[in-house]
Amino acid sequence: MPGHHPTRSRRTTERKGDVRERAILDTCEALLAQKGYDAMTVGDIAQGAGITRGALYFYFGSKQEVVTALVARTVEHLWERSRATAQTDEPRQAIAAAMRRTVELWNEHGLVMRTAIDLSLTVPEIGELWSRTADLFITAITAVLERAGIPAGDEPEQASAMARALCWMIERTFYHASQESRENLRKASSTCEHIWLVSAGLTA
Amino acid sequence: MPGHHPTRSRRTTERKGDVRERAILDTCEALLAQKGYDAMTVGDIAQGAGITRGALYFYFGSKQEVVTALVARTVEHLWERSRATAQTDEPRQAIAAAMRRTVELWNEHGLVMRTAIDLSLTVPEIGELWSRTADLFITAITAVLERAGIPAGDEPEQASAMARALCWMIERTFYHASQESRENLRKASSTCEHIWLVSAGLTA
DNA sequence: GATAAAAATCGACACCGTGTAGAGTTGGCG
DNA sequence: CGCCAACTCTACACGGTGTCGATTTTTATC
Repeated sequence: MPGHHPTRSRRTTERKGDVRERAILDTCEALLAQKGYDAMTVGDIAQGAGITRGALYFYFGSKQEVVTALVARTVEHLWERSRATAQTDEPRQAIAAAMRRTVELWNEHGLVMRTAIDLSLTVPEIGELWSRTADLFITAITAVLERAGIPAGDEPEQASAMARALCWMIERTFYHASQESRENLRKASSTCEHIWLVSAGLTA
Repeated sequence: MPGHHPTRSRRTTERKGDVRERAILDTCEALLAQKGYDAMTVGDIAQGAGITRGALYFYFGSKQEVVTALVARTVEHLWERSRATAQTDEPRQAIAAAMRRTVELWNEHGLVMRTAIDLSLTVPEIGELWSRTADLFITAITAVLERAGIPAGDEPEQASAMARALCWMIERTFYHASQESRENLRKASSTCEHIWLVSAGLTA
């Protein structure tokens, strides 16, 4: 496995391989949308990227590695976006902003996010990636809950545990809604927002 | 594909095939626990059931059909249990009872339920089965919410939509917790119950 | 308990997808 | 020019799936 180890620092000119790698990932994403993970073969990806199977295996060690890289690329984007979001002190605003951002995320990357969730069990690498992403969300939700007056702590009725449950609610609800339509996604978002507000004691 | 069509009505003596079929399903469940869906081969199942691959294909047309049958068997059990549960009028009691039952379900059948969820996307048959099961839960939750005073309807802050979100919250939370420990399952259940209560406006 | 139909079993085979090996090509740089 | 690394390809071995036809066992019926 030569091609790996993305020592892609300190290089101005883009290697041919970098282009190929991106093409592979893009094709993989497209095929994922068309046929789904199982039906998509390595040959399909290679063909879509304009190379042979053999060449693909120069870049990635396996089909799983390809999709792991795709998930990593997307998840990285999520993290950036998360960091870049302005933090509000007022819980109501914070919740509204978070839900707005989440809708955007799922609109843009719903497919890859769903794939990541589906493969979390099978591919440990992806599971790790996704669990880290979830933790980010859970931490953020916890902070909002605490600011709204929910006691901190891990016990069932305290902020951390509630945040975890709310995170899974949002994940699953968006997972399903994003398969249907943008309109459903919007509605689902409203519902989640409402439950989050109520859970934070901001019912008025 | 001769062996199918379970015209198993009106028959006293149990066919040999019925025993085999059960053995196959049992083995499948055991292997699912040991190695997971992907790693489990048709050969493994056959061997575990004491027959050859060829014989197994007499009973089931594919690996997917085997696990679909397993899911169907389990889900049927869930439905029975659902029907058998006494209905309470008092929302608080109803919620507590429902969560207690859900913990039992996941303790007993967590593995197959997780498998069903994982394969819902890939295997349409299983997706259908699980979606019907979820609908059962959603309907039940909706009823409780309405009895607690939440307005009926499909809009984001009305009972039906909230029930759907709460169902996904419970599903996902239990999905994760049931992989860890019974203790976690219990705690997760408490958290979900609390959020359900608050969402129903039963916060006092 | 003989018999014929149905049920069940088996071994061999064809197919397809994965991943590996090794040989060959290209391009930049001393 | 000649080297080295990046890149690409064809060919192959392996393993799992699902199919087929021949064969044996079970079951129902007389």
